[in-house]
Amino acid sequence: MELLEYGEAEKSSSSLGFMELLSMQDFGPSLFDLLQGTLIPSVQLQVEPLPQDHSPELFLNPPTTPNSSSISSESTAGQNDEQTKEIVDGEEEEEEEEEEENHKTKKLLKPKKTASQKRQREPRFAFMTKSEVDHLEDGYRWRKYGQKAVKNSPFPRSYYRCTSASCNVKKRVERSCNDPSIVVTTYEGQHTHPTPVMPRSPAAVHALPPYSAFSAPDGPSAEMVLSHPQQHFNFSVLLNCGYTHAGPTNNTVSSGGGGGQSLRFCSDQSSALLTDHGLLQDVVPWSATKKEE
DNA sequence: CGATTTTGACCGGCGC
DNA sequence: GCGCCGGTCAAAATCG
Repeated sequence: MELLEYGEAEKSSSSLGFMELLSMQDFGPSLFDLLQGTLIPSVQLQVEPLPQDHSPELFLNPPTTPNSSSISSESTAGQNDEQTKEIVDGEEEEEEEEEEENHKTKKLLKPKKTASQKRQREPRFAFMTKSEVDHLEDGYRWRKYGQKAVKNSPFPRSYYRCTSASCNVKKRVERSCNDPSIVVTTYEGQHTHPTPVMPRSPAAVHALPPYSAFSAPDGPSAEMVLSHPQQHFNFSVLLNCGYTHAGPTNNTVSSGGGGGQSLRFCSDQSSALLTDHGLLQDVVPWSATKKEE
């Protein structure tokens, strides 16, 4: 269960991914133990309101050790907070159908997208992993729908979409230009379904996206900071969410004022937050079925 | 043969 | 208004 050693895990098998790590009841000690015990000496998970064009290296913390990796969370929802419109899961599905129609009609090219209906930004969660493979297995099935060269980076960025019918989770995978061994994976959206496929072998699980543990807080943006100073573990997440969660979840809200509300939590609160928000609901099965690592 | 990947074209947002 | 760039589409190619 190497959080960082995707590459290693890739070869050696027997690894738990983010999902599994995060699928634990919460960000309790176990996770931190895992992290500090065998994995990341220092994990930085941070999301900031970024300009649309943010290169991954912005988050990159050059590993201080071969095994270290950084986790970053990002979001660009802030760029269009006023468009936080009301795309919740249900509506997304409708929109999907609608889009399908558009697709069928070929290139009508989404006339439905008016200024007021600008594409809703899903909460995004990026993390960096050291891996030799670009596309890390995370338990879900993805279909690649695009690849683009990225400015300021010699490495292309790949775009994947969850193959599940009503699930429009996307992810982007790119390599850091600073450190080609680091893969930056950005998840966008939340899976609306349980993990479709259990890895046939432990080796199949290299990275289980942590984003699911940070489902949309109640607000355009949220920041979570989990820290265990005494363990030299610093885990911070900042989520920017372009939509409001279906459920009322403002028990931990503390508007951050300024450009976009930001929620900041400390480690103890974070687990509560995660729990309260049912953030791990979709990974529970993992937890339940979690085998030894 | 269905699912997935590749790849060039297209669109929209944004900065100048 | 124009060009750049990120993101997406969809036909063709490839794979299992």
